[in-house]
Amino acid sequence: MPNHPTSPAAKLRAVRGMNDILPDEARKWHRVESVFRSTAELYGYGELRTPIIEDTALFVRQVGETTDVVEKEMYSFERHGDQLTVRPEGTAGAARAYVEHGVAAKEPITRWYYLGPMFRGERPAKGRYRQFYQAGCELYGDPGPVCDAEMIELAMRVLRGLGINALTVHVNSLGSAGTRERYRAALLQHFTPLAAELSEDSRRRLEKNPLRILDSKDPKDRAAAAAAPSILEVLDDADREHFAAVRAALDALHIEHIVDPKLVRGLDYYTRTLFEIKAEAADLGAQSTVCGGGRYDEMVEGLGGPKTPAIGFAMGLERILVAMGADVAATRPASVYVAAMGRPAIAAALEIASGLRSGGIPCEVDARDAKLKSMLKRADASGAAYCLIIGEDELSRGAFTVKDLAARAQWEVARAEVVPFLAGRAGPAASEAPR
RNA sequence: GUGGGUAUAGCUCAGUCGGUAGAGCGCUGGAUUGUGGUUCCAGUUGUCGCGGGUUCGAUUCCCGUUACUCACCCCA
Repeated sequence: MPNHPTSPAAKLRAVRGMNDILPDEARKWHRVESVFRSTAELYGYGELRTPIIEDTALFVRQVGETTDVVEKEMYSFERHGDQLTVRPEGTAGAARAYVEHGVAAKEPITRWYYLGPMFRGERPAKGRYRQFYQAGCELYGDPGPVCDAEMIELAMRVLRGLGINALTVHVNSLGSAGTRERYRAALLQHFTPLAAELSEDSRRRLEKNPLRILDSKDPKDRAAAAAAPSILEVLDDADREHFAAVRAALDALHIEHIVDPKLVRGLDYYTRTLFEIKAEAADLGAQSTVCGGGRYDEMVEGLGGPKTPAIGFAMGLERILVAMGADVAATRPASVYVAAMGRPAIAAALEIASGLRSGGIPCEVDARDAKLKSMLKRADASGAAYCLIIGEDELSRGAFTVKDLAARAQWEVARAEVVPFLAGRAGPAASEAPR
């Protein structure tokens, strides 16, 4: 494969970190998406669709200027004088829509879900791509703590509904804005004298986001991080009470959870409740976080809306697919394969296929005028339940051959009866054959 | 962005201690003039990722590069 863009023989391929999803694979995606949608609807959420492109300022201000996402991962560009960015995450755009449509004034509580591609220019790895898909929920207007726990339950229900059971829930509280500032100051006080012993990455974090030092994997940072003050000690009474109530609600929902005071997330907008769900699937490697979210009580106001508490999460669909494993049953509707031999038969096949489809029966026509043997082979490979054979004999008799591929049985069916005959067997009601 | 590994047929991969390549799957045809999933036979597919170097000769060794992949960073 020549990879020189200047070479005339250079093959065009998908952009680095962006993947094609072929139909067999897409069927698995449909399953994930439909479980997510129906679960979200079960909790009263409605779908929100926002543009994939937003003003760059939205992300810079909401996600945080010094976060890696904003600093080096965004696909930003200028067009007709506008500074635009292809969305790296979904929460900021949803909050923008919430404010823009004055939703706060129309209803006290709003539940939205979204599903779609996000873009971050990171170095690709397993479970991490430059175009990736997230499904998320956002809830506005309820300060919690009960809805915090319920949101985690929703996410867990989606994952379990997809057969992913080896999961751990990690929770933490970042406190409200004041708390976070106090904690930041405390961490600086703790780490600054130790700067010389820290890893290079962590010395950089000291300036940018000292909270991140806490979950560093570098052994050099471990000791210093372990000795650092815990955010839970810095929480004010209201934060502490809120967090305890979230945990109590999780207990009531029978959701086991691990309190992890070192859990911090890379986006600046979080306040109070923070959570991650990790899947234990071995193939996920370092990308085991399948769902992440938290409360962001200040974003709506920051966008010029009324002070409105909010909480949300996002799940990474690629990672969920990996966690589900290879044996995801991709179901295909039972269908009819129409094999026609000879031009007149092909014309008849076309007509009958059209009739089948009008009757809701999926079918495909093999109009290659190939040998029956070869067409039957294709019929098998296609996963069809029936093969409708039309040749000279059938045309002269006015009756077609209907073959049940699995049972190896076949019948002669009068031309006019073919659609009703198959409707009872391969129609929408009977289309659960796993293939 | 940093470090490691990999790159051979449509797919999965073997191989050449340097003499320009194979298997399985798939696909096509036949055994079966119109009956498939098993079997048997035959056929089909490659600029051995790309560029350069060493060499009489490089798919093989060396360097670079690109892509993929794993770890870090970061995050879903």
